[in-house]
Amino acid sequence: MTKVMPGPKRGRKTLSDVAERAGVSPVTVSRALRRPEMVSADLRERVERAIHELAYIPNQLASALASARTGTIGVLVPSLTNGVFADYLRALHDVFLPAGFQLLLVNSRYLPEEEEKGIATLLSQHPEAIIIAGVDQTARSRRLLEGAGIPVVQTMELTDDPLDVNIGFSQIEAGKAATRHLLALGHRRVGHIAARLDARARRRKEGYSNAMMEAGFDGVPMVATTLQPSTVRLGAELFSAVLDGTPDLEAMFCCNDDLALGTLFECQRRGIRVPDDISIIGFNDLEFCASTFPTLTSVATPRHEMARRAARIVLEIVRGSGERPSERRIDLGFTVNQRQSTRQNTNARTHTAAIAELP
Amino acid sequence: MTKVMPGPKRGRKTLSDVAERAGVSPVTVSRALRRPEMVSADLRERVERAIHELAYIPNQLASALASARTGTIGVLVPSLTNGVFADYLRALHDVFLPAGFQLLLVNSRYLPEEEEKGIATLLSQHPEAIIIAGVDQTARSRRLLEGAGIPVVQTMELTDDPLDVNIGFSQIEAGKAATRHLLALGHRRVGHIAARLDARARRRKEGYSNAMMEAGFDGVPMVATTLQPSTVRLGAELFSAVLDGTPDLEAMFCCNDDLALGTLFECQRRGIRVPDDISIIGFNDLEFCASTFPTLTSVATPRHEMARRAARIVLEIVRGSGERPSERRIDLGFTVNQRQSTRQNTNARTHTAAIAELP
DNA sequence: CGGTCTGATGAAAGCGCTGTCAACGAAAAT
DNA sequence: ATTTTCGTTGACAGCGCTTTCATCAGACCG
Repeated sequence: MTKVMPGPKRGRKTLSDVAERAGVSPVTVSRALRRPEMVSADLRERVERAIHELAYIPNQLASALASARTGTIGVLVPSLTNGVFADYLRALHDVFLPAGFQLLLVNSRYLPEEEEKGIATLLSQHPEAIIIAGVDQTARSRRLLEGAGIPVVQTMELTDDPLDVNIGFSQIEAGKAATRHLLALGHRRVGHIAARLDARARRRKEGYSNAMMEAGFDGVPMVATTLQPSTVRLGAELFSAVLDGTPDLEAMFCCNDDLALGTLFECQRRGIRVPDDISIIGFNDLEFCASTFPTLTSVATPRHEMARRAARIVLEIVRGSGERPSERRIDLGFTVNQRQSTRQNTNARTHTAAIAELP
Repeated sequence: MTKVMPGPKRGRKTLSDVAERAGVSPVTVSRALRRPEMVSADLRERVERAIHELAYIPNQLASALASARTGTIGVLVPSLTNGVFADYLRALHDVFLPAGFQLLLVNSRYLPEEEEKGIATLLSQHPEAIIIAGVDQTARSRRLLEGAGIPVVQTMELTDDPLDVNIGFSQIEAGKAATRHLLALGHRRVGHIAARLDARARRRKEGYSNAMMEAGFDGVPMVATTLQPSTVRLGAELFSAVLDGTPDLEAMFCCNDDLALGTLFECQRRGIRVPDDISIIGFNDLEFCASTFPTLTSVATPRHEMARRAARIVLEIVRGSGERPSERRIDLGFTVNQRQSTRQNTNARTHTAAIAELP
């Protein structure tokens, strides 16, 4: 007879302990817990009392191993500090917890290798689905996810080649829209700053470049970027860098709201009036945008809705027949929320005539 | 012969599949994975090849069940969107992931009942330790945690009656220090605003009240609070409320930096000069405080250090002999970071003489 | 009143892995 | 050359639960 050493968690109450105390078989306890309607009221009550008396907590691991259902959802995000993902995570939490699912969270820190490792770690815990931010997984990541045989939802942006389900909006179009908003207000010298420069930031920048080229601006460098994580301080620094190169700057498209906030404060510091001297548009429309002075125009991204939709679709598939929604690629769009920080360029400029040419 | 139905995860490769392919026994595969040094180079290589060819991912659930080690750490926080907890979580992540541990995250949303449920959920997954923000657990929560037989670290503040290990700082003292900072600058009409009003916010407010009483101010209502979650907008609103009641307000202690930011913008909106007309101090010293205009004085809280220490202590206990650190209660203190938003009260006031009385 | 059906309960097997111990051959010690 | 030791490998049991199938009492029926 082999005796297993008492490990860290040995000694905790088990189903059998409860069964013994209630004077029933372990199966009955299991049923009283999972399918109470299958157990007579009398026994159910005895079992419940025993559970309470022993302060019994079921071992979810054993349950998962036996039933092949873990009740967990794997979630991958590139950042925990970025306000966008915080909102997104909260929305996921808010749908999954009431539904009885636990989130397994992995932070890839914007590194593809960490994402790969994170996926492997998640899969080893057998989540019932995976929700992953972004569409730029490595080949190995894709192979792992495809081989897992569980629903996978890619969020935050759109791809033509989704792994499974894809919910998001076009980062390029959003970047373009932000830039066009400024151009349409009569601004010509429109700068752009971006930090972190992950795939999504890069696509927004691409949208900016496209819009600028369409407007006849090409090659004029009014852009500053950094690979460092985005902060308010960097917003001020990057803005300063652009301003140094283009003192007659008229407007700024900031890759996210933190940078926009930093830009706004740097303007205040330098005595540049917003929007009189310079218009500023941010990205994501975080809560504070509506409360700054002046209030910040920003591109509102559907992060709550992306999370909620992703969560609901996953629940549908996992609980239901396993069928996917009719469309595998859901575009949730975005909105430019105009506020006080952007307005019509009233300064006389030589090239205002060019406005009419805009699409 | 009982045939188990093919569940969602059935059909995935198992240890035995790898063993068969490599021509060894399952135990050898297990060892090649967990204790490679126990397996000869030859077999190890064969096993590794088989693993690679089959794209085998170990079933962490089965491993955990058999070994009584899950490699997971339970983490409870009251909020995911609050910048403080985002930083804190990142710091936890940064220590635990390289150490081979996975975080199980539960958001209690500042609700004791959700915290209770969250603890039960966590325990059912058998984490090897639990790190929980706050010290105000319900009686049932305490019982559950104590009965779990795993290390528990309470963070973010201090208690005289720790469940196990306690790492934090005194919220009351920090609130007092913020208030005294303003009083010491010669301000007398010092207001306070707070949102959410969770236990910690309440203690900071208590610190404020204590300091005000010590300075001879009692009963003068220069406080506005709300139960709503803290936002920048609320900062502006609460500040406005205080200002309406006390037009000659000289300084503001904001319960957190978001409120301080809202207060700052509201001052700008109203043409109130900071710090000339009103001094502002925030709480937590989030990143943006150093980059606003004027820069924001704030009480820097050791959220990174709390997380890192908690994580290291847990690792020590879990990996080592299971022994607790010598002190069960670790005070990490706080710092008042003075910046441009607070300065000496230069307006002539009748009660400036009282400053000398301050401790 | 015997037979069938129904619902509640239990027995047994097994989910995929690891801990323990036994077995074995080769190297080291005598 | 023989014994001891050591390092590898495998057999076996079992972690705590759920699934399946058998059992059995009572309800129902002609």
